[in-house]
Amino acid sequence: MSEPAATGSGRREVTVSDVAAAAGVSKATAARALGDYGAVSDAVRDRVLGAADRLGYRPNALAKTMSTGRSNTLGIVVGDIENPFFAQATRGAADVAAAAGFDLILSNSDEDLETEAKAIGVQLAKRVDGLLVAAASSVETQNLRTVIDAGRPLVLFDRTAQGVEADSVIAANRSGARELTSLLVDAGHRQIAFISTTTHPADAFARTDVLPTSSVAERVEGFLDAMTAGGIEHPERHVHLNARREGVERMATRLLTGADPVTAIVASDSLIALGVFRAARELGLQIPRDLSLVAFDDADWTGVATPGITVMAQPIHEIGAEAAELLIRRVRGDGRPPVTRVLKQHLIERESVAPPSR
Amino acid sequence: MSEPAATGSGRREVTVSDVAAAAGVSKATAARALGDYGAVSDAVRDRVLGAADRLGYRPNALAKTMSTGRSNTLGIVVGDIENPFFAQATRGAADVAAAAGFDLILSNSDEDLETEAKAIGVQLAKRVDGLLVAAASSVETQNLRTVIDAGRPLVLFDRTAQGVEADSVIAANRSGARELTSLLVDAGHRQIAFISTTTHPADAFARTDVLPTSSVAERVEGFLDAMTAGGIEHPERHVHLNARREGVERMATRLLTGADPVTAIVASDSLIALGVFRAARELGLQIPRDLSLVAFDDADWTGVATPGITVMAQPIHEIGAEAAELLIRRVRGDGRPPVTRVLKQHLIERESVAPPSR
DNA sequence: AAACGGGTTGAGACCGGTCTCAACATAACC
DNA sequence: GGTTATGTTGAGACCGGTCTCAACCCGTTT
Repeated sequence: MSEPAATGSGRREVTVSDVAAAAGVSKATAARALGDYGAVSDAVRDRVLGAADRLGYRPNALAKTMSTGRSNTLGIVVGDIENPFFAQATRGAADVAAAAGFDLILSNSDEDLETEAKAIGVQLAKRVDGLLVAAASSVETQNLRTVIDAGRPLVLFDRTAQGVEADSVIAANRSGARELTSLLVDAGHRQIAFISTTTHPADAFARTDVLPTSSVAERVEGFLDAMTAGGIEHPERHVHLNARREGVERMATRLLTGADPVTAIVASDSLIALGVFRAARELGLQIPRDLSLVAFDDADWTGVATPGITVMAQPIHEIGAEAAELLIRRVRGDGRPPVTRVLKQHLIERESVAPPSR
Repeated sequence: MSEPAATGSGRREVTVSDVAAAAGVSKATAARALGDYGAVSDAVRDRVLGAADRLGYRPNALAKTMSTGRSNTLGIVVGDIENPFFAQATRGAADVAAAAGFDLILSNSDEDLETEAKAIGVQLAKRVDGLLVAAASSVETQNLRTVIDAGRPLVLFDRTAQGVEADSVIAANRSGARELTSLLVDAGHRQIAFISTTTHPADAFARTDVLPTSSVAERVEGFLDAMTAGGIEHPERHVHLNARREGVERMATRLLTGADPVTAIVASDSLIALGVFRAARELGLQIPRDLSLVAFDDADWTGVATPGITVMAQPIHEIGAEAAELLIRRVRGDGRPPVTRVLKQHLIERESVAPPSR
């Protein structure tokens, strides 16, 4: 009497109706038993669940979303998942999401506004319940407005955005940069370069310029703070952007071999620091004797390189986790005004800072 | 006459019907214009598109999937997105997917069968068109069968699975391990440990044991090949598994300080190598004088650590990309028998190998 | 003038769930 | 015994798209 197990391939999916028919009940009742809602007698429930099992029923989450309007899915848009910073933040968010019963859809923006727009469009089309975004630009915020206009909760992480009514979770970048730079200034350096891959239309950086990435903008502020406090004039000229265009190693080489070479570098992230480190080695320069180097993010290599690199560690995992928590709260209906959470960074001193040799 | 732009929040989504009404055409016609299929006169199309724009229409991808049966979405299940290997493979897959118009849904399995089952269940419920999986186990394959039974194309990457009818993309791990180990044997080492975090029920490893992760199993084979070729007897006793349970650093410390300390270590991945590197430093051992170390994967740090670590680099990006390509081909209806693509690894010799000092 | 053909359009079923509402059975109460 | 409460079930609308099919318009052909 028992039927053969579901076999073959390519055949139609088993639906609630199929299960209902097999169990000899109505579709509504079968749905109640399968979806675990409403009232169903124990006998019927067993019968339905048995039939479902026998037929190999798998619920269709999309159909469910269609009728309930909730997908139990969050979207996350990062610059590049290959970047350890984003990988860690994503993991932090994924864990919180999973614990709360949410799935995660991931997209890369490549830090490009158009790609970001496409990614956000896809996420909205998939009716995510809310969106986590490391905004490609803190200034051009139309992509973010799209999310808000669509009525979807939005939480920004790592970067804020001007005039966008959304929660954000960021690190205390300005004070972090200040502290990091002070280390160099206090060691006696005057020729200190700040390097970032953030794009900037002008060749030179001016104090009033607005940078597209708020986290970098804040680090630049902190850098300038410390430089100014150290009595260094016109510190803006030591800010070097667009490092991706020129190539980090090339830029570092240029700064280290020019007419007025730098004796210390603040790297805006660990990938940049890696480029600088390689360039220095290539040039035969010894850290910290010939060059002092500090950076953001406690990447793997910074601890095992020789010498160890002094870094400002960020609570990356927490940034992602906290952002996901805020988002889930919004999804669940929290209507309080937007908040900005600022997480502390902490200094890990290693051996990459010394007084300048010239 | 012009209406106010779509405003407010929380209101119903704009649907095809709304657009149709605003444009004064039927739902069917509006859908044709919006979905760019079927025949629509230019005049009507303009009218519909104009109305859609005015109302802020955003298509509902779920509804589309419901009626077409296609989601244009691939699922990917990795061990842990924070692991650079998986991050890179994911990126490779994401790029290929995006280029072909597919989105990606990501899940972490934590290398755990139950978590993997849940992840795959979610992906299937979301009706992904196909699934990319780095199987948590190459032996217990019920989770993978679930995918096949559901009639969804499946492509495995990094690891194969016994008796599962699916394409796979892996690296030539056995020959890679052989080459890596030979370096040590040829340098004169006899006490060489192979370390992996792969789980294994027994305390000791026996040649006939089947390991849960095929990539590691193959590396062990290659290791044994080279050890045997080098005339080392009972090389199995040098295979150390379950490193996660004990802790990599702890295990390395134990192996380096025991009664019969090892003089060389083959690390099954870069994370393990990092643990070994740290343990060695902690013990005051110098690489390569006191310990020779080789590993899989050309992680960032292996190039900048002192000394540089000799590694077997894998084409990680390509593994992900190739897997996605195969999957998309399957999704599009390719019915050829399953293939296994084996990608070459290549050796990067640095300074972490020297003859044993004892 | 009738028949034919292509281009356009609309009505309505369908995908697979949820959910409202009414119908009915049975038990509890007065 | 009648009324009310409670539990269980089924019919059918609904979510927002796609798609089939029939109807219609208008120009051509015979």
